[in-house]
Amino acid sequence: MKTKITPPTPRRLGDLQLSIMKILWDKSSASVGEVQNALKPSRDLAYTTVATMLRKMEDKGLVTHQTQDRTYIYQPAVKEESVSKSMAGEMLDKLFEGNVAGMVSHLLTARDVSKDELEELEKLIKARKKETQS
Amino acid sequence: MKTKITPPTPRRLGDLQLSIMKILWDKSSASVGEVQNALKPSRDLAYTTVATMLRKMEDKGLVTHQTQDRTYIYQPAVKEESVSKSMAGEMLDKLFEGNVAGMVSHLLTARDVSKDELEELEKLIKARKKETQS
DNA sequence: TTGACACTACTACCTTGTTAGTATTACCTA
DNA sequence: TAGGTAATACTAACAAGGTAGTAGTGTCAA
Repeated sequence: MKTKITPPTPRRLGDLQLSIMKILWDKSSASVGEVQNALKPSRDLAYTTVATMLRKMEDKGLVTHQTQDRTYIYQPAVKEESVSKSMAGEMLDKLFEGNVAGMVSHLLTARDVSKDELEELEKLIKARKKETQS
Repeated sequence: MKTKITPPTPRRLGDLQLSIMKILWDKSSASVGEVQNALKPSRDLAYTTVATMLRKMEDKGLVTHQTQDRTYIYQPAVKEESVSKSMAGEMLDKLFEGNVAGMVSHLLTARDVSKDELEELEKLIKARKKETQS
């Protein structure tokens, strides 16, 4: 029986939820109106829609809020890293059976990757190899 | 009458749908019962559940079927590559703003990547760099 | 012929993510 | 003090994914 206490694994987020989290990570904290504005113009949502979403996200433990002049100021409650890692890792497992090289291979052929990025990648891998030596 | 001509964008698939697609890609074609068995034991679903799912997936253009002795034999209607690419690409954009190096960096720190894999990655990148030269 | 069996069709229901309208509350201003 | 405004609370509704039961239909063996 899993009692579901704020699961350590920040379960899957929807698109809107992720967009909202990004705004909060970026600004550190924001009111409903600020989030609503930050979502424009790619998403032009009703104020109440954003408020509802934030309340639901708070229920799930993704964000918390403080009151300031009876206005809710929301803050992220999970770290960006942990969300990115868990979502990217899930994708990696589901789509490529955990094979990092396979995934990168796909991305490299599907995307235009700049030379700079390629060099950065090389550096990353070299660094990683060195660590693995030990 | 939904004419829904196979959408070019193999929109997002759920977990079960992806598992089923993997089975079909692997076997080329399979009956409901075969899919059901292939899903075990990680997913022990009722026969009708699998049948329903396959029907829904056919509505969406993900699979097609042929009849053989009044048994439906399902086949994938979208290529694995196209699904992987679109899902991985979506993730890359949503989570890392399209920054491949950033994504790989995350994966490298979050995962144990074998030495062999690292070497493979290096090779991939070298090859890619050469192509970009031209 | 009849019953067991396999398979598809239809329907239903739950959950989660989105979207938003209506109601309520509290504060501020004329 | 009445009215407007801004904010939150509640409720509703839809879509999609997932799950499965029941009904209908056809085949085959005894």
